Amino acid sequence: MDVRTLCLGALMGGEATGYEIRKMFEDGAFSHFQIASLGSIYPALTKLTQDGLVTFVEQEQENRPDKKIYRLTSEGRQKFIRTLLQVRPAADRYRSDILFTLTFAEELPVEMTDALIDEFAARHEAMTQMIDPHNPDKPHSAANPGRDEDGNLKPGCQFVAGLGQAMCEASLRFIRENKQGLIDDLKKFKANKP
Amino acid sequence: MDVRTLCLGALMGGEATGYEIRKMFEDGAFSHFQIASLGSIYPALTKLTQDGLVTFVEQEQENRPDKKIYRLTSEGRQKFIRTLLQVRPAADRYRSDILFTLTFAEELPVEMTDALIDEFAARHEAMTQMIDPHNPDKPHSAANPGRDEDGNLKPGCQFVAGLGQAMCEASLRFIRENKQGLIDDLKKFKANKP
DNA sequence: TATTGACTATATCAATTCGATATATGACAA
DNA sequence: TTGTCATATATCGAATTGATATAGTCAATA
Repeated sequence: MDVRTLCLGALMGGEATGYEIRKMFEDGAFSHFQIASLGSIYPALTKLTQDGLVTFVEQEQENRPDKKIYRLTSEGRQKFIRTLLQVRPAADRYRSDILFTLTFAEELPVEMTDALIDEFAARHEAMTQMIDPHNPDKPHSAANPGRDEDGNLKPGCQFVAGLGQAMCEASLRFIRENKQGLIDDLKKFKANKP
Repeated sequence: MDVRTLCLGALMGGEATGYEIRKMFEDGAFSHFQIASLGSIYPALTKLTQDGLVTFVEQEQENRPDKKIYRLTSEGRQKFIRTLLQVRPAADRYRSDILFTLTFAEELPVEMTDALIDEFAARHEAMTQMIDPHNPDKPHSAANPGRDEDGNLKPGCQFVAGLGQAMCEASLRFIRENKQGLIDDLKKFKANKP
C-alpha cells in the first residue's frame, strides 16, 4: 500500500494538513500499524491534487506559514474504497532493532541487555497509552479520527486498537515474566565462557 | 540499522550465501522482527567484501550457478559488535495493510472484513509455527542459526522467540474473543445506515 | 506429455520511500 | 542567551523495495 493510498485513508476522517497526516502515522490513530514520513506525504498530496482525488484550501495564519488544508473529493473517496476492495494486502512486517540486537545478547555486556529490554518495555508502555481510545490525555484532534458524529469510536477502529493493545500487553507481560531469567542465564553463560 | 549491519549479524551464526541470508529474514531466524530483500542484500555483501568485513569462496555446483559462500572476517565480527554497542536502536515499527484496511470496516462488505480477519489470523498462526524453536518441521539449516555447538538455542534467541510467540498468541486470542462481536456491530451499523 | 509453478542462486535497476536538511516563527526552559 | 520543541511546507540524496532477467532442477497437474 503506497503513501498515496495511506493519505487518502487519512483524509477519510475529515480534512487535514500534511503535517497533521504525518501525526496520524507518528503519534496518532495509525501509528501502531502504519508508517509514512513527511518526505513522502507532501509529494503524495501534490500528486493526489493533480489527479483530482483531493483538493485544498490555503489558510493564512498569523506569524506562521500558510496551512494547506486537504480534503477528499468524491472521486478520491471512491478511489480509496475501490483500492481497498481490489488490492491484496501485503504481508505484515515488524521491524525491531532492539530485538535484533537482543539476539546477540551473549556478545554484549549484561547491563546493556538489561537496558535494552527496559527500553523495549518503556516504548511499548508508551504505545499502549497512545493506542488506548479512552485515554483522556489524547486530544480530540485531527490526528485522531475514527469517530462518528457522536464521538463514538467506529467498530473497525475499536477492534484494531484493541488488537494493538493486546499485543503490547502480551509483550510487557512476557518481559515481566522472563527478563530476570534471561539475565540470570546470561550471567551463567558468561561465567562459563570467559 | 542498515542492511550491511543486518548481513554482518546474519553471518554471526556461521557462513552463508546471499540467498540463505535472505531466507533468514524471509522465513528463518530473523523473519519476525527484521526485513531485508535480495535487492539490498547482494549490494551490501559486495560492499562488505570491498571493506574487508566479509570474505567469500566460490563453490561450483553441478548444473547450477556457482554459490558464493560468505564468512565474517575478524574485523567484520569486531565491527558488528562495535556497531551494536554504539548505535542507538531505531524505534520499532510495525506495518500492517490488513489492520489499516480494517480501520475502514464500515465502508466494506462484512464478508470482506470477515475474510481479512481470518487471513490475519492465518498469517499469525503460520508465524507462531515459524518462530517456535522446538518446531520439528523447521530444518536445522543455515537459515536457522542461533544455536551453540551442542544445538542448544542461545538465551538471547530464546527470549526473542518467546516474545514473538507471546505477541502472536495474544493477537490470535484477541481475534477468537472479539471477531464475532465486531461482525455483529458492523451488521447493526449497516442496518441503521443504509 | 507438456507446461506450470516452486526452489536454488546471483544480479541489476527503476520507482518508491526514508531521513536529513532548509526556512520561518513563537514559546518556553536552562 | 542559547537551545530545543512545536507548527508548517518543501526538497533531495541515499537507502531500500519489488520486479525482472538469467538459468537449471524438480514435482505436480491438466
